[in-house]
Amino acid sequence: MQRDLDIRVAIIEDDETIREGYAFLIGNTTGYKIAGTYASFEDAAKKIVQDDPDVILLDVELPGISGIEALPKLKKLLPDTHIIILTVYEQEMLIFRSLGNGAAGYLTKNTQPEKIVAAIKEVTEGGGPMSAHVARMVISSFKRNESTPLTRRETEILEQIATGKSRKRIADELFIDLETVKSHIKNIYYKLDVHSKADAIKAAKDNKFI
Amino acid sequence: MQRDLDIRVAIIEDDETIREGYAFLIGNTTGYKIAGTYASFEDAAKKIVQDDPDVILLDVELPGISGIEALPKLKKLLPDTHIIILTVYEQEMLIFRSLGNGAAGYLTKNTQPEKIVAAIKEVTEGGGPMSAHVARMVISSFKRNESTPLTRRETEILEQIATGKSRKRIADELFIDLETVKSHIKNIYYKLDVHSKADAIKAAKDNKFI
DNA sequence: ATCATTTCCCCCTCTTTGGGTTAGTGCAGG
DNA sequence: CCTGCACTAACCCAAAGAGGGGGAAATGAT
Repeated sequence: MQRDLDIRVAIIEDDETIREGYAFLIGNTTGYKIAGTYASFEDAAKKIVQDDPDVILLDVELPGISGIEALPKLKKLLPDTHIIILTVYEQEMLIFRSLGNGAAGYLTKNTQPEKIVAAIKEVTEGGGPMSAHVARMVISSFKRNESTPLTRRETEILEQIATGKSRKRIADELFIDLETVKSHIKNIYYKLDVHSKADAIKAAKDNKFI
Repeated sequence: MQRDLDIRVAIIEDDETIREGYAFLIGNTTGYKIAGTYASFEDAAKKIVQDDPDVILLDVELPGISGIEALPKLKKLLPDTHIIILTVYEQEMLIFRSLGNGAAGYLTKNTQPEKIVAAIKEVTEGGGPMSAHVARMVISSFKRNESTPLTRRETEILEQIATGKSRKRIADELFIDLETVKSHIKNIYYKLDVHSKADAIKAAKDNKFI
């Protein structure tokens, strides 16, 4: 058996039963090897660099430094290691913050064992494993609201405003007069029932018009 | 066999060989039924409402109206139908536009047949199937650049600026003086080597500082 | 032919922006 | 201990922009 080619997996999880359960599962699968298991980030910080894992399974609700806070620190210690979040929570905020902080995947703990093992392989091959429901939430975050009250031009102009451009600059880039841009903005404000740039951007983003 | 409980699948794909291949594959899988196959959106538009599919497999590069343009139109015709994009392309722009236009999943054509069948089931259960590489790109789009030249406060203020708020309003909300906000902005502009709000926002977004 | 959209024009006030420069405080690393 | 860095705040200035009031013509789809 080529132990050198095994995928080295580390687990950071405070619940001993779960931690040992995953370790047993992964350690007994051909092609995988447990590089280390830790009950907290503080615990992991001391040894994880020497243990040199290829993939880390990270719980978000850790005692002390949380998994999300630990993410950028782990990435700094091990820049080439892929980190998969493994948690019971499916909250949008948690998911997006995790992915924003450098997670390569996001699985819920009810994921079947064989899928977890597959996910570990997937990240090493450049994939981004996600539980079905998580994937749907991530996709939904891209979705525009198809029933916008704004016309195409209005939407276009509001998008430009959201990039911080001045009305004059928008006018120049769209090859229309400044007065036209002002007219559109007046209509946008009226439709969204707002009276400022910031409120219009917020209203539009909340409703996914832009 | 309970034909009524089968998942009804429609395929919109101009290449006849591929279209019939998928139709054969899906039609011969227990629990699935082909509701209709079409060579173009124009073709589909006439009959797809009567055919009433639960899931549509949609090719992006169709003759005439492209798959991406077809997406919102299909959603309008069949609001409760899940649409999975099936294409050879893995371009970021194509992926994000597809998801933004209402796709529930994005698979590449080299996906194994059994995974395509599984993806069809997944969308009906609220999932968001994606090919591994696509998922990674989607996740990467959330990722912040950890090596930002900006300090925490500067990043925070730049984020506020990106929402369209005025300096005065930012100052009030952060409980600091307007002059302090101005100082931070001057430092942000210097660090990013820009001389305007719009350029700062663009530079920061391009580099994923915000 | 009509309606929504897009375009353009005038008026007005007040706020905001960008730039230059200096400087106090507090905190962490060498 | 001392040097940087981050955060805070202050003063100066001219120019540009934002927001709101009114109206009106051209374009375009269906």
